[in-house]
Amino acid sequence: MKQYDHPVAADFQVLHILHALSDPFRLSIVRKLAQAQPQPCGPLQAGRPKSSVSHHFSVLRKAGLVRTDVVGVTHMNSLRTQELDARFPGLLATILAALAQEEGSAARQPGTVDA
Amino acid sequence: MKQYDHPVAADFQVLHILHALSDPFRLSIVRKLAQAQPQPCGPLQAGRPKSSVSHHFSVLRKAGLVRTDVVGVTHMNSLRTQELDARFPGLLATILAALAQEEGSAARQPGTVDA
DNA sequence: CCAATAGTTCGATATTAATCGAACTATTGG
DNA sequence: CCAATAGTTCGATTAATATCGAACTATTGG
Repeated sequence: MKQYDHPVAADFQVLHILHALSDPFRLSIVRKLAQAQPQPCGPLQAGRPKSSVSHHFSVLRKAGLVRTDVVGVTHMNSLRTQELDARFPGLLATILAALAQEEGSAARQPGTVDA
Repeated sequence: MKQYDHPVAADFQVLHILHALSDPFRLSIVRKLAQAQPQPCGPLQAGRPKSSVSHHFSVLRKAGLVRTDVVGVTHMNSLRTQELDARFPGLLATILAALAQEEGSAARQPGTVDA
């Protein structure tokens, strides 16, 4: 039952968090986790090879954004919402809100038809 | 009187903003601008060659974080606070608050003496 | 114990981004 | 108009990241 090392909240760094979120794939993982939690890596891999997915999860874990719990044969990922919010109030929520805002305005563009 | 191209607020993208802020030097520029505005590039270059500074300012401009106004022989930089906040409410403020929080807790570490 | 599943680690390659010097541009002061 | 100032642009180098396949590890079901 080997588990992962996760940094404690006191060691979170804004720069690491921003860097972790500066990659489109990692940002999409965080967005999806915000909608359904926890989730194994599988449904989040979006066609990428497992080694790539694993790398990105590792970056997210080291930044303190994601906690991974080994449960049986799958690794369950969740956002470290409470700890993140205690350390940097509103940071994650505001970024997620900005993403939602962006998505909303993109969908409203004329010329972008859905189905 | 050649001025710069700046993206309009509707074109700001969260990913670009996060990417722009994921570099330590650029983050330090933003932090300093938040404290004193506007400022020319000079006092912000922190020993780096001008070409490097120029590159980083260009990234910040393209992400919509910074506006550069050519006034005489200097380029005055400021944060696009209002536009940013209209597009992504609270985003910049929350990130700046997180940085202040981090700085505060670092200063309070035992073992970190100031002068 | 074996096969299957889920993910990690390793090593190599490719892509992206930062760094720096040198030459260039625009503006002002004299 | 000339010299000085403040930045930009260009091109080359280097450093940092992402990507991917292959081999490896841990856990469960049969």
